[in-house]
Amino acid sequence: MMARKKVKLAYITNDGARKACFRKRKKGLLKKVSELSTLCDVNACAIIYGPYDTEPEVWPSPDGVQRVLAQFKSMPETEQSKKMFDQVTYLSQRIGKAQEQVKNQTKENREKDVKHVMFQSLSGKSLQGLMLMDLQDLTWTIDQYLEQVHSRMKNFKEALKNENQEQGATAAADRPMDNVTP
Amino acid sequence: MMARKKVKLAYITNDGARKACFRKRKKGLLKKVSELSTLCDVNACAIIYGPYDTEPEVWPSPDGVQRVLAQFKSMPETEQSKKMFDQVTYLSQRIGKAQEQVKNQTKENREKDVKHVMFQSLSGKSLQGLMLMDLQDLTWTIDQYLEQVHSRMKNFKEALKNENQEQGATAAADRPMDNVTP
DNA sequence: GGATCTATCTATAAATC
DNA sequence: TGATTTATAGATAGATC
Repeated sequence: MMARKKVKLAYITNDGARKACFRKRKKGLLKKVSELSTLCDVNACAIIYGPYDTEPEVWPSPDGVQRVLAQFKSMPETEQSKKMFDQVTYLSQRIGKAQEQVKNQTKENREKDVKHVMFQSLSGKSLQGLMLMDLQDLTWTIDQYLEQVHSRMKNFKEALKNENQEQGATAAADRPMDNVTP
Repeated sequence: MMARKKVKLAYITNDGARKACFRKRKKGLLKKVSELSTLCDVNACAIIYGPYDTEPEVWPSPDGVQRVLAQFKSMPETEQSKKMFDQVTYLSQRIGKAQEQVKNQTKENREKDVKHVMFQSLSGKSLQGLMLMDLQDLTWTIDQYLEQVHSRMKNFKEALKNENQEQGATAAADRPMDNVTP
């Protein structure tokens, strides 16, 4: 990362030189983040708070950072239900519980992670940071997942239908089922 | 930021190339952060949770993130349901809802995290945070979940088969299904 | 799909303004 | 000091294994 001379990677004792270096590299870093974001479609933003500036340097812009936040609020909603049957309530509750656990775990982990990061940064004299996040991927994954589920449901339904036809019964899938003990 | 050819700064559509690019640049970015920190005595840390890697890239220490992954993998299993029967459509809807919840929760968590980080940075003298959604973890969770669903379907199928064999075609008629209001 | 290898492009240390 | 210039170290796109 030098020119004219190969600089050894160590604290720059000269105040002026250090500050100059910081300015240049901060700029370079922000550029890199911006490039990564563009090239790989990673929704990112960065904040660099150095000991030399009075206010933090951000990318893409103060507003851009807000825009990142805004994106979170505008995510697609899923549709809704039609008919349902008794036994299923139990299952749905199960599912709900499982998801709840996942939810809580995720939240907890995230909180811990952030605290860790915060602690690290606050324990030093200065600090600098960068924040990246990706929404698109989450959305995509969920969509993929839903597709899979629907596909499986469909297959299952077909299979059931065939099965019942073979046995001469009215389609079980269309009919009631046994009670379930939760 | 190229070699061999001057790449235009735009989204890389080729999946492989984009991934490769991400890997390289992520590495470069982390190195830059590390250098800035050393040269200018800036207390910095970085976490990159990218959609392409199985584990997050961190600097300076991998401990923080590894802990998160460890926690994720030791997530509690949901209990096995016994017998259950369902109306396939209903189940699929419930799943959709559950997923929606997860989505919303995630969104909310993210929002909170980001706000927290932002607030800290804007109000304090120091602050720094970097955060990227980890797709792998979400995928893992979803896979676990899908497995459960699949297993339940299988059980249901088995149960139905037995039922039809034992009771014949008319059996289902005496076990009406209750409608349920979601 | 990742690791390695260049040829090139980019970032930047030092000089200069 | 900060901006500009310049020569060189470093990053990396594309190729290859």
